[in-house]
Amino acid sequence: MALRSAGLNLTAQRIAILDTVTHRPHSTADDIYRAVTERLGSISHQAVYDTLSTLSERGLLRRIQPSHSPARFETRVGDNHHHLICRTCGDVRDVDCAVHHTPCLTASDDHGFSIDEAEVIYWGICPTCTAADATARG
Amino acid sequence: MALRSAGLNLTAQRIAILDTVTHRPHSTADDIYRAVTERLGSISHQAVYDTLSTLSERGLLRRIQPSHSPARFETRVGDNHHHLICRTCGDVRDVDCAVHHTPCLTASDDHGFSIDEAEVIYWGICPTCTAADATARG
DNA sequence: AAGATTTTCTGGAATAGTTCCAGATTCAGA
DNA sequence: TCTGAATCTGGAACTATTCCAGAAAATCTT
Repeated sequence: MALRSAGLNLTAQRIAILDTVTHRPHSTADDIYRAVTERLGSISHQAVYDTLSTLSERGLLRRIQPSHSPARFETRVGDNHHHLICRTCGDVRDVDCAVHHTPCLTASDDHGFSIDEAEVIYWGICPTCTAADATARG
Repeated sequence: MALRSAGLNLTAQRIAILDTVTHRPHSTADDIYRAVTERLGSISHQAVYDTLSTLSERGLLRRIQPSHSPARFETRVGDNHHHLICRTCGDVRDVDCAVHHTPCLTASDDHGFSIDEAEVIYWGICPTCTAADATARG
């Protein structure tokens, strides 16, 4: 199991958190807190935050931090995918790299930086919200 | 003047803020507050935040919100440039689009969204911090 | 099973950045 | 000069997150 190979002890909390994020990608810490509480009976906020940090550090989770949103987590790590977020409902979708093979890690001018990540977020309005808006306007 | 053509009254505060951001791109609200205070004698935090919001809404400023950083503002709007940020010192540089002509607005799969912005941030370590780190390690 | 270590717990305080309030005042433009 | 826009003061509120510190519990090792 992933936790084991990352050198982490197996605890009910870690398993539940990892599993929750696997089934509900792009969850916030609070989403996770609620899901795990339901599943285990209870968990502390600190345990959730601690675990999310640990799992992110060890590379089992990827943390994404969209503007005006709490951090979100996903288990799809190691590839170069990006995100598409609805400005209205906040829905997050995965998007594969537009130009393929980690192209986004290549800036046109790197200013001498050693770049380790390209964070790409597409912002727009999802079809559902577009439809709802059209309906509301009559 | 830009303020005028955006239909905004000319006030000393707005002029000073716009001017400050022009000369110091990627300023935070607090940077701006301090610079304008020095320039005008005083300004309120609220006026700074109000003005930054107004100018951003009217398209005179672009707001960027890097993770773990307060919002930053710049007057370079309307083009499709991105940002390169040093993880160590927080230095922000402009980067032209890697693939040219607003390519970044094109996701490989738009999921039916109407995309209006592609936010691209390259993360890395700047040459100065790399050098400093090498020196510190001896 | 015991011991050592890791993890989680409670619960409260603190933080940063920003927004909101509400009423008074000042200012720009017509 | 008038009107509405903009700004002011000053304090409270907010969200997401981190930090604290010691106690308790669970996990892994032997």
